[in-house]
Amino acid sequence: MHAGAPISSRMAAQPETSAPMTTPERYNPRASEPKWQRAWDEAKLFETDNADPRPRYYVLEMFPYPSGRIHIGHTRNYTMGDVVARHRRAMGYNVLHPMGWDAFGMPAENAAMQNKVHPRDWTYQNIDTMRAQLKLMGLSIDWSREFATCDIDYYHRQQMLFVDFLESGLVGRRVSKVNWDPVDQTVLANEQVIDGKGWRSGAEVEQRELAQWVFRITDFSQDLLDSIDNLEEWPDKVRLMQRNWIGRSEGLSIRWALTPETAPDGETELEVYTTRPDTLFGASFMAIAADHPLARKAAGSNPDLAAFCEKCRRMGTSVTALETAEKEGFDTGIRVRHPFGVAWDLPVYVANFVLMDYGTGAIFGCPSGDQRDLDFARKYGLPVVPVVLPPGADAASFAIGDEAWTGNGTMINSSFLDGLTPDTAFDAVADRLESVDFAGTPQGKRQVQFKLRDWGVSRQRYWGCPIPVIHCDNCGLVPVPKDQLPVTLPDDVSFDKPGNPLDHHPTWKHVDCPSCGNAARRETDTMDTFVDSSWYFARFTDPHAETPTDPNAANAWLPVDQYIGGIEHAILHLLYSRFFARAMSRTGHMAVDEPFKGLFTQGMVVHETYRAEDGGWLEPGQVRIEGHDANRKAFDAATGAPVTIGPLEKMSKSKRNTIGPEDITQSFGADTARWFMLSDSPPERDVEWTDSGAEGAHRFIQRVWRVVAGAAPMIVAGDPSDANGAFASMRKAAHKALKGVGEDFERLAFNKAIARIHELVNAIAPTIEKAVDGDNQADKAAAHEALSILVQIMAPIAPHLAEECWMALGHEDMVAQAPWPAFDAALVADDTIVLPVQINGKKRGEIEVARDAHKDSVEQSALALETVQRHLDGIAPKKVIVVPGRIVNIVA
RNA sequence: GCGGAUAUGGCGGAACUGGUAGACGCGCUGGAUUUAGGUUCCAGUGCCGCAAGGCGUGGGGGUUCGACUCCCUCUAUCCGCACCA
Repeated sequence: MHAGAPISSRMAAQPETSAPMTTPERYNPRASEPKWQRAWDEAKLFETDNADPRPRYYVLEMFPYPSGRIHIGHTRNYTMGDVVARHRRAMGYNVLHPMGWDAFGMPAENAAMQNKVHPRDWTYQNIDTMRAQLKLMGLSIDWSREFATCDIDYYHRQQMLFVDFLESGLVGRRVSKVNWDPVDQTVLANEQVIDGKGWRSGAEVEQRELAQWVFRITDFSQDLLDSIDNLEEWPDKVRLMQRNWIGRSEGLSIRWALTPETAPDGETELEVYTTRPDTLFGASFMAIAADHPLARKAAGSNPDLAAFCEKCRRMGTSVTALETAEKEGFDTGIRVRHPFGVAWDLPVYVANFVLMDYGTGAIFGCPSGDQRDLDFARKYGLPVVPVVLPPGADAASFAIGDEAWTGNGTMINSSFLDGLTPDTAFDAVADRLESVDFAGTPQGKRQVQFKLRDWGVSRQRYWGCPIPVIHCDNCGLVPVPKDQLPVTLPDDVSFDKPGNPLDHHPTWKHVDCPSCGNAARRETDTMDTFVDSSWYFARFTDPHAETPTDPNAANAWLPVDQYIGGIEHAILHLLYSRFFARAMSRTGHMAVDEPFKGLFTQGMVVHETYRAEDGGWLEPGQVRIEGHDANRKAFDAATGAPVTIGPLEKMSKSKRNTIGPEDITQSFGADTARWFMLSDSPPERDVEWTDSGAEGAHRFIQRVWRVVAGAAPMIVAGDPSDANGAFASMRKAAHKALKGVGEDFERLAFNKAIARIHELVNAIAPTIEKAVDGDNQADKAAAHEALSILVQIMAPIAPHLAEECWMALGHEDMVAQAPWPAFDAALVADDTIVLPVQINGKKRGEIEVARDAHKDSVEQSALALETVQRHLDGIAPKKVIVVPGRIVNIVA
């Protein structure tokens, strides 16, 4: 990447004469950008006053994890928010646009182990580096509200929330499974389990059951689901993903009798949950989870089964691992009786795809109606009885091949259900089983089930928010009284020993019980880092409050008007935040149930990857590229050795394909980076960072400066209303762009705004030159007006350049303080429109007609076209379709 | 495996509610200016064809006067799956 030619700093000083346009010096971002950033700071333009009475607008981007260095992948997201913030500010809103750090988490502990750095030092150093990098971008952020979630001030308030939640019954204890590394003696995250082995030790991972803290998010399942309907400013795909995640289903729980001779001692029944009771007559086996009580009991007397269950457990705790593994089962030898007295008894298998966490941990398998069950049945030679006949199929010959039939149809082979639809069969089965007495209670029960599980927040790690609870042998679980908070993390910890440093710290966990005064132990689990990010948006509304929030401030600002972040957070982070808003409302910290009114999920910045012959990754700066397109070749810039150009990937430290903001600001400037990242690709899509694209953006920045600075000394503000001809057209172009760009910003269509600004500059540049060369005051006023509009609509994207241009045009104050101009409705409307004329759906010509022209006259002018006459060749058209204001189509 | 998305020139993409496919930018080609080069300016640029014209939005099928847009189906790529953040 090369910089523009060396540049001397340019400031005002232009000739005062009405000479032809001179060529101004190049715009120098290295001088201008720091200058304007200082000016904004000194004027405190972006510090938000909670007492400001104007209408409020809260724009927030998902805060970053301080991993080390910011790359422009991060900054695209912040630039989008910044454009919104600057635009809303110009529109007269009191804008809140804060920034902070999602600062707890595993990487800090990994760094501690690898590099012998304290997680706290590593984290705060990274924050300092990244803050400095971010500031280069000229973002309009209220830095006075900055915090990191690892600040004691922040996690102190998080502990207050935890205690409140605990006392309100929103927190529970539950035994759940964790990945246990027997060599490192530690709990592993799913990402630390690779092919069932610990990432560091390589040991086979075991499952362990631990008593864990959970937030009772499932208490809100129905509300979280129903309220999605009201999140109208969220992308539909995210709403759909949340609905699917919550996973409400209506089904039937059915208790099956075990045949006494096969049942383990004391067991008489197996309860399953099904959403397809209509397929009951197609059932050919039962499948239970390896951890199902029945499986455990059966395994007790069957070593082979016990080994199979153990194998299932070693797959780890992640659903992905369970469900992508090949379907396997093991016959327990247990048999069940069909509730409707079908002649055969069904086998009970332990299956590796049945989850203990969902429903009852047991299913009945109907191979003809479920692909997974069919695969399983084929593998173990179980019967496949079709029970739903697809529409149009022949009952006598219909058979299931390799594909199950999950669709609608008519019930067959199903006794009293035959001839019904699956829907009515569902009710028939449910009604009948609800009335059958089975050991004193109905054998079947209609049930609503959610896939959503309670949120386990316990982590056996150091670098997180300590859970403020004390275990006392006398009193049980005792929350730390609020006046004894915060429970701070000890500094003197070592990461040399395996396990949780809080647990093996010599003194930290030993405390007296706040209730009875006897010796007791602190909880050594810390909270999931998702907790930290589930309420930071509320803390920003008053980041220095003694309590977690000032409810007045939180209620005034929330919900966030526009939240911007990656699609990868579409489910968990957003769902947890929605839960927190409800929990905080219930505990009096605010009165807003939905945290985010508008949501936008932006794409990532991707870059090519480069690999040396030895397989090592190279940074873009270390690579020299030759040739174009298919002939592009890469070489190691230092050695000249050939380098393989790899696919586009999300910028990441590990692939070394990152571009830092300083790489750009030192050459092209922040405005170029901001401009480029919002050009071309729609914001929800990924954008590829390319040097040529950045150069193109930079050329445009320089072009605007040339046009504005070249004309500025020769034009002044005035009354442009008498401008004629090209000058009047220029005014129309400017006002249309003003209207369009404003709308684009509100829809976050930054790429379209940029295209529109390009079009405006292309359209007006020659006319500006004419106005400068001429001596008509109205024309010069029109030029001044057009350029001022251009600068203002660019300002949210390229704020530094805009300030420089604004000053050149002779405006007082800064463009960052200027109100958004109103467009002139009369200049935006056109009297005539161009209508395309099609013949048989193919465009053959166009006609210009009055905007409100009558259908008949439009039809006549279309038929009069020479091309139309030629195509019709004297034959009358079959039909003429005139869509007013849109199109004419002639069917020949 | 389940859930969600995406696919348009050489490249990134535009096309609002079914109505001119390729806006805008990159790249490329030619020309002008200046220079040692870059810069800047003008013109051209979906494909085939001298032209008339024909063909074109991942593949196949359908609905419609008209389909990038709606329906069915197939393929490829990406995101999430509860302890990565």
